[in-house]
Amino acid sequence: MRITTWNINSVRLRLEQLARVIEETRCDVICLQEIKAQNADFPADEIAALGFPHQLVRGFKSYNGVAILSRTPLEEGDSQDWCGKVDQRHVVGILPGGVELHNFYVPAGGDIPDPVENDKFAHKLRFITEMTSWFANHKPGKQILVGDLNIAPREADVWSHKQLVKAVSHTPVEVEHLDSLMDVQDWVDAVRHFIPEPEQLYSWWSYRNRTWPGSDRGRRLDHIWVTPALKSALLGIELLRDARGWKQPSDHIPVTVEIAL
DNA sequence: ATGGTTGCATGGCAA
Repeated sequence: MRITTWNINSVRLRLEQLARVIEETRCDVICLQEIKAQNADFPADEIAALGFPHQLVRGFKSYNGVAILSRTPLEEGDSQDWCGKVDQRHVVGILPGGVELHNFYVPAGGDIPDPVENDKFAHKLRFITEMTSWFANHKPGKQILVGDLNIAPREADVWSHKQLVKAVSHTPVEVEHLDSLMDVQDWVDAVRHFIPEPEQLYSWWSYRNRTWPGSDRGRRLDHIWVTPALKSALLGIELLRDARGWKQPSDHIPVTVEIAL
């Protein structure tokens, strides 16, 4: 099975690019973040026509919103609200064999990396802490966690560790929070399992840098993790880097895992 | 140090 995660940054605006992602990744399941549409406005029929009639959609007006799209039937799992907000940042699908697929859109956290000065940064840290507590009490065995986690944890996950160490997405306090979340289930970073450091890897390039791909100032914000019970099932990983250079691109690229389920 | 772009929705806000 091939599972793709992609922050699409508006599903309505990028249906053509979604079709191309499906074609080029040859995925069976695709997890989207930032669909930026309410359920009533979600292009369900168009996506069904692309071969993905089975859809778990948690939409939201203007912002956020996540979805899991599948070629084959899947049930919704225990999708959660976080930090007391109904802002649609999590959806769970149950794959064949009872494997839980968690799709997350973690808050970006604003510009100032200080939880006292910046409520958005406090929300981001609290969100990761709540995830950690929740997964500490939820260990069914075979789980996959994907999504835009909005944190690039390792030095080789950013274009310049030195220049970004005080930038939201790469600060030590965010990395500590993410490491605690990883430790609670001994999650395996599937991307780094196949492409270890020190190879530089990115999944996001800001729209504000128009020189892509020349300067290559990227960050690896999009992740695929599996629990130890699935580590031996991992078959491969692909980052569709070319997608950042398409016409009217998302600022994120799709990341795909192939796994024997 | 600053400003740079995009999407939603139509004024700023969020990223």
